[in-house]
Amino acid sequence: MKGGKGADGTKPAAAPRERLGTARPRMADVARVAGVSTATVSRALRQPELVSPQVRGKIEAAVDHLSYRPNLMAGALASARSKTIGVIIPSMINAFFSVTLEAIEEGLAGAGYQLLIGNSHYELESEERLIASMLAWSPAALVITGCRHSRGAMRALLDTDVPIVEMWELTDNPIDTAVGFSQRDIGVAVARHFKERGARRLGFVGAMHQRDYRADARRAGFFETALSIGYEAPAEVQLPGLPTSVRGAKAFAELMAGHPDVDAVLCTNDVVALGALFEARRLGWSVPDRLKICGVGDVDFAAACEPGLSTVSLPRRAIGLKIAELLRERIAGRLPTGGVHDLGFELVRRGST
Amino acid sequence: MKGGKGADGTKPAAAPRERLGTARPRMADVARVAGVSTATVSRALRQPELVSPQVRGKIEAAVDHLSYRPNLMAGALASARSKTIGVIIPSMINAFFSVTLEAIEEGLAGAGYQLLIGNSHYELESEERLIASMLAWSPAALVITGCRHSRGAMRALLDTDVPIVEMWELTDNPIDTAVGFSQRDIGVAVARHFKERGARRLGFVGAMHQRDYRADARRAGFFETALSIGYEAPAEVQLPGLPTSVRGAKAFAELMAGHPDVDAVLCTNDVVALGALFEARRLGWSVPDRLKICGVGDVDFAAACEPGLSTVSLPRRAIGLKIAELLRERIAGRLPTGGVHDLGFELVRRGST
DNA sequence: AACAACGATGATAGCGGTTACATTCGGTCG
DNA sequence: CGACCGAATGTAACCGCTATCATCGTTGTT
Repeated sequence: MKGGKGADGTKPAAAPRERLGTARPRMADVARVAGVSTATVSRALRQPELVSPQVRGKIEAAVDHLSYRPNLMAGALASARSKTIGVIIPSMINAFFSVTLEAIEEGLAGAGYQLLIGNSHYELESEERLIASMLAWSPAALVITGCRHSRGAMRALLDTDVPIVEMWELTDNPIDTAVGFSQRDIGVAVARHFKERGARRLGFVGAMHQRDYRADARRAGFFETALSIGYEAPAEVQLPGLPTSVRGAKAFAELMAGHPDVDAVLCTNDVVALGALFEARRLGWSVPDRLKICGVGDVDFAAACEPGLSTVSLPRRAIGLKIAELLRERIAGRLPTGGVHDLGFELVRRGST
Repeated sequence: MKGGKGADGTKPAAAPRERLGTARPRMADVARVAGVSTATVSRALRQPELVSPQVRGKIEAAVDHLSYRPNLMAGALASARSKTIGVIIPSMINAFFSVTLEAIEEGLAGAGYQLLIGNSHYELESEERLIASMLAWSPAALVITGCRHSRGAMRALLDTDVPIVEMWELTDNPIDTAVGFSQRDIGVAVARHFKERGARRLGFVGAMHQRDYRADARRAGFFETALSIGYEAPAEVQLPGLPTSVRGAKAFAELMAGHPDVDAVLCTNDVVALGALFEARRLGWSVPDRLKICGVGDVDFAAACEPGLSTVSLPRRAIGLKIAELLRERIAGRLPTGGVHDLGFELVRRGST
């Protein structure tokens, strides 16, 4: 069933409204109107306490009479600093990063910062390009996802004075500041949890196809721990594309068809786990009695499922808020040096395990 | 169960790596090394065909010897145009806008554009502030969500030469260019669909709390059409907060408790619908026989549900790609004028209706 | 051979602010 | 009462790059 006007119902008839086109006023205009020099206007705008109240009044009047807006680019160029923060994430669709992004924005927007956002598509080369072009804007700080970078990216990052924050991961050797949690330990925690819940044979539905090495770290933690606590190597199926529910369902079906003895499955994230949960119902595996399912992420619907989806809650929002806090401190001149901030994670048990 | 290092395991011991701090080379340095003037370097970088091959070679050598990166801010200031595109969305968490954002990025990143992203939190005043500060960067274009703006925002938008794109909605009177679909018609289409499927009494789970007037438009279309095709006014429950699955489940339960005769429910989006679907199962309403449920958005898991969730597929990605295309044309000088682009939507029937 | 046309390059004035330094001026102090 | 001081403001040199226009060989034309 089709709605709307169709694939592309351009309506050329609709004449766009008339645009004005008045030249934007410059600081010199404000200065002229207020009868002072541009230096004074500049001061009145950035350090009002240096300007006498009367003059400041005249300038303010001129500013809103002309509805003057400073050209941030000129200001940034002249002062060699801008109120821009570059953020590079591996995917804009992934709800995890979106939440972090929103938190960064919330924590910094009040201070007048703008976010310059780049999408690396999980590619290191792409990240390198983004880093280069973001640094070319001399941002107040640069936030990047992960602690693994290409050689060129490393060079650029070490060579700049811009504060760098690496997020969503930890390292002993941060470029500057790192805010995240241990991906590997998630796998460890889930393997142990399955043991506690009495599972006999573990399974894993992953998405190696992506260059998402963070997911690999989780998998590695899961496998190593499984072996070390007496399991045989978990049965495993990799998704053939992006981790969606539909593909998760399929991969899960495949896993169980090949290894019917599996009774506890870790899915690489909640979206995939949701697909598995539905598929389990469809195929008649009872959850959690015959089969336990665990996701990663604790997205909204995990709590609404029937049964509720056990999952690992990640500090998505906390990461963003922490970064904002650190950056505010940092830019204000306090806290000159970086560090590693482990925000932890939490395994949330619900009905599915 | 708690993992990771806890709430804030800062590890101050980890000494950040040594930063270099070499002053970034300027174009003048490149010129000196290559033995030419800055003008020639500038040309070699932006219009290589104007420079002789030998000189170009020397300049390229100098560029990567010094690993020179042009200062985009200076360039943008001098040329009065920047390779930046401002995008304002009402929420970063909402997967709909993220997909559009990613599509815009994909369509434009190749051409060297950066996205400056702002979050209006569904607030018109916030949008106005964002518009002002984005225009202060003289972006190559500004993309905003919706066609409704505050007076101040309107003034700013009409007063600038920056191309403006309004998205996710249509209007007869665009500021410049609009790319979207009719929100109202979605409500119309779903009401008709319920009629076709033989529903007797309609219901609606919405989220009026948000300043999301687009959702209101859908609701209005649904209610008006319901009445006009012979239904009584749909029973309705509003979510008490952000539209999540958990709240969707609760609101749905409330709706059915108050109006047990309802046999077809439109949920304001798929996340809410998913909650309703689970709750229906929990409460023992059989879907779709006794009760039909329809969402909006066609997010990934809608197809993976059991039964599959009927929903309205929105051109989330198409909007972004279309915008990128229009902007490329526009900036290249072709296509001087805007217009309204209706990308339509599609009602996808699955098992839940 | 003289001259026009052209391609390649250099000199330089901005772009719209910021900021170090100079200037002005009323008040304070020895 | 003159030197000195600090607050308030002006002057002007940038920030790093772009773009206009002038300059200077070369090649082509008649």
